Amino acid sequence: MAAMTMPRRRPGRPRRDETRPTREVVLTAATALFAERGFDAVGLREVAAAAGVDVATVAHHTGTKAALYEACFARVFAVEREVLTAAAERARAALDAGPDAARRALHDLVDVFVDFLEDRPETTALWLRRWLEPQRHAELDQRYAEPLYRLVAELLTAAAAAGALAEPTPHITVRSLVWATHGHVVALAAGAPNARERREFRAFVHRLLDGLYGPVAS
Amino acid sequence: MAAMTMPRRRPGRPRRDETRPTREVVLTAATALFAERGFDAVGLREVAAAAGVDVATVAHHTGTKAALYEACFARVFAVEREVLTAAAERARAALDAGPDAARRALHDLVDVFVDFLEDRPETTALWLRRWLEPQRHAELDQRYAEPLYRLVAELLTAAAAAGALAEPTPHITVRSLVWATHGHVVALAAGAPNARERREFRAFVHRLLDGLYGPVAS
DNA sequence: ACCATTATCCATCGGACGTTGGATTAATGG
DNA sequence: CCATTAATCCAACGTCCGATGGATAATGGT
Repeated sequence: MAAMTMPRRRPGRPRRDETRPTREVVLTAATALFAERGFDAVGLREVAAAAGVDVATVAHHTGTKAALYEACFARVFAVEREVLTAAAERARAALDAGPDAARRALHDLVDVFVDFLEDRPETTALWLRRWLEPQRHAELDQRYAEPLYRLVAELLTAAAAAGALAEPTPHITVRSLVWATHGHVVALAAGAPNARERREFRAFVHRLLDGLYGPVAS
Repeated sequence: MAAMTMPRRRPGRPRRDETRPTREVVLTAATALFAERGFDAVGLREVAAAAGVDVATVAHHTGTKAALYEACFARVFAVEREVLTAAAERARAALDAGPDAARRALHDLVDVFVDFLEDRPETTALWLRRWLEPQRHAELDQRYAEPLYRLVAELLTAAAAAGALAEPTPHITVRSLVWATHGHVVALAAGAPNARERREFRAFVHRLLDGLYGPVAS
């Protein structure tokens, strides 16, 4: 377990506006490990070794193991929210420009989502593992996933009202699409030939949308 | 942790043809726990308590914890293989009856798969957790999942040769469909309103197949 | 210069884990 | 009726885990 090459924080009183680099190193290492092997299979000493610090330092920065886990979610969610809300706002703005433009905007939103997950397999693994633990850490769903789900749900409702959707209850199909995308990313991370798989999955998603919402003029 | 109500095996030399009821009780309890919380989060003492036996009895019947894990897969796979191979053989037999009958048979195969997973959420959870551990217990994939994948892949190749498929490379879409189905089952197990979700997902699958392989005359 | 504050590591605690040796019980085969 | 054999449990071992108390070092504020 090679220590991560990073400017190690030395002991001493920190500057007030410091961004706590050690905490960042710890969170980066912990996110990678939690995504790779899950909550239970990762030990705090392992995280500490990957970050190049002592286990007590991990505790000092993030508290309990559960708090460390949540901090990892909070960090990846910050990026996720930014990317998806921007795309959703773009799509909402396109709703007034007619059904065709609205459908095209929905296509773009899905593409942004697939791009995001393909570029960050860790995020996918993190969420999938979380969803397989319905009981434990369920508050993470409410805090981080639900707002985005609500955002997309409201967007689709508005799109249906604007006549851009043929599907009356898109909720279930959207969730299925999310799962299919996560599965696609997991398969990519498992070592599939990337270029071909990526192209084919993109075609799959587009054909799926065409079938559900009607074809989009390209 | 209430002990499972079952005819407890008493000590003593067993009859030769006995089906080892204690082993069945242990495997049932272990399968439920592994499906619910995963390999690492389940302790052998927990399995033993759920089965109403001592931890040493668990070891006596299944050996190490990894062997117990594999035994759970072997048991659920026995049912899975039987159901899916039967449906696949039916579909293969329909290939000679023309493209329409072949497509209808593929619809039936997918329905059988969705039915199977909806009736056995444990199987879904077991496999999803396994797929999220690419490194550990990878031999379970080769031993139990790969044969079924190969079966379906050969069936689809034959269907494409028979002109029943419009999709030239159905491999990726089938895997996406598998993931979407597993996600659907996970959502059901998490407490969604069952009847409506089941109906809508079935409609989603059928529309997806229609879009990929051309509509099937019903 | 001095003190308060923060970061870091060392050592250790209690507990849970998987595994194993051995004693006990009871059904079978001769 | 007895020796054999399987099934079960008890107790324990060594290891790893998450968490914590305390010592030390270094910085910022005064």
